Amino acid sequence: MSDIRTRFAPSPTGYMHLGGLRTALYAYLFAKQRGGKFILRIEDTDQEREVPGAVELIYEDMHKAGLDYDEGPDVGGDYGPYIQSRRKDLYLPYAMQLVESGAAYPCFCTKEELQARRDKATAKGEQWKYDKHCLHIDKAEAKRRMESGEPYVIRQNIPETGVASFEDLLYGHVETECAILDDNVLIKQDGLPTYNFANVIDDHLMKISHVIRGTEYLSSTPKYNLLYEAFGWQPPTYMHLPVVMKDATRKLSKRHGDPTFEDLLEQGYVRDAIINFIALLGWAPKDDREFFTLPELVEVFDTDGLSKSPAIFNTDKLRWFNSEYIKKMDFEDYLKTATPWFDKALQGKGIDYRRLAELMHGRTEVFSQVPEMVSFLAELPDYQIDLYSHKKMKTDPALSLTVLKLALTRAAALQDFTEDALKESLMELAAENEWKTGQVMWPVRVALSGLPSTPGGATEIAYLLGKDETLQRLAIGINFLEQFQSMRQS
RNA sequence: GGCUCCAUGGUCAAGCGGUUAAGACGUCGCCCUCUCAAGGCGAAAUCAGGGGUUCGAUUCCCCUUGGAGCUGCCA
Repeated sequence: MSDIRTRFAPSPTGYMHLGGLRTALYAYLFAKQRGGKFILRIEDTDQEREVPGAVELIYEDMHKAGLDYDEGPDVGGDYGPYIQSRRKDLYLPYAMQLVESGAAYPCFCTKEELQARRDKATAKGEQWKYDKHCLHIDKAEAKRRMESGEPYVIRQNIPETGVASFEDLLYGHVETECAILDDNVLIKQDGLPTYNFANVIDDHLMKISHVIRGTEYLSSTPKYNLLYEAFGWQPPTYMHLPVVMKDATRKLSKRHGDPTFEDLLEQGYVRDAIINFIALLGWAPKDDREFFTLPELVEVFDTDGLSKSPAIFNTDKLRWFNSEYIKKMDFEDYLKTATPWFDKALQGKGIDYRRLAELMHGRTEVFSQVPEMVSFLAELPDYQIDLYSHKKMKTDPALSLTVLKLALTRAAALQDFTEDALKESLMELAAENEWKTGQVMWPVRVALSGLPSTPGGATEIAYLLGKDETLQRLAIGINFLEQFQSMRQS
């Protein structure tokens, strides 16, 4: 067993973001590929943002995504608890250790005072940064005030000179002047740590070897390394991942109505297609291959295929992946998955789902579009006369009327109302009158569906509709065309 | 504003000093076809701009421009 340990550390604030899912996926792949462990840790130190039920949702989404973790709140492990709020008492002693060594200090400034100073600075167009005001309080005095119960926070004491830096697996050397770094709060007034502190403590305690997370932490990571140094700990290897964008300037966010992993699943995207697509959003394999299952990704994933620039979440490509995955689905699976979607439009209509599924299998991009595609079977949509005119099929309303009348007679005469029998009969009709196949099939299909395109041709639709409904719709078509003709004459 | 990072077609991207600058999605055209898809074939479309370095820059360096992230007692 290798010592590689990666983690995914989401905050329980709602559904799984696609960007988060991708980060989790890469962290998972990285660990699994090297025989390491993948850990789930819940970062809920901000009680105000906590959304009820969100923690369970994370477990569920990870499970649905197939990203099984070796350690986590619900599966246990040797380094628990894996929920930060359950570890709350463990952070303060570490912070005090830093206070002792001078790498941190208590601060008694209130939020209001801070805000006032911040506002004043911004009003003057100045850059706000905490002025280390409380660093200069006498140590004994500070201790007395802390013990007296006066509210305080603990701040990181960042050196005023020098540089802080780290090596990123993707971005290389990143460094910042300490002089421009702010003295972050490590322990909040409520006694809970901030992310800035908790992530360092927990990653160390949980023996995380590789911290894989979004670029939003890239610029604060030098500060974290200062903390590792102050503790005398070995920092982990970092790898930051670019953001997933909605378009060139906006990142994907739930607030703007962009879909979450959960949403995509509900819309009828299949899990493997989503994972496959997400994997390729910011990473490319060495060759041209683009279909990968999760285990295959574990095999071939490599960090130098990673991209440094943000990628736009492109739904077209996802749809394509999805349709490919659907086509590859076993037919019985397809039928089973499609059935509830068929029901939405056709419940109780007595349609042969099996035959419908055969017709739809290769035409389904996303399951949510299925009801709309088949609803014409339940009810004939209103349509315009020009549907009967089709240049390529060489048809027009007049010819359509003739064809429909003859087709109705033939259909009515069929004892055995099968696709083959109907097709044979209609082809015969075309041949007898020296019409092209399309000149017969087009008007029939239009009369039966009222649509410019359908999943299946005229005879297939006729079969699904059944003899009675077929004859009825043919009659409606004839009636419609006759009315049109008499209107034109008058 | 400051700091950090990024920059190849519409999108995802390969490329890692010398290439006709891959491939995929999407778009368009043709074929196939009882419609539409699917499938087959083909096409259009990219190195942000300017300086260097070099015999030679998409590739290395700098600047500009554009974009992103951070700048919270949020993560």
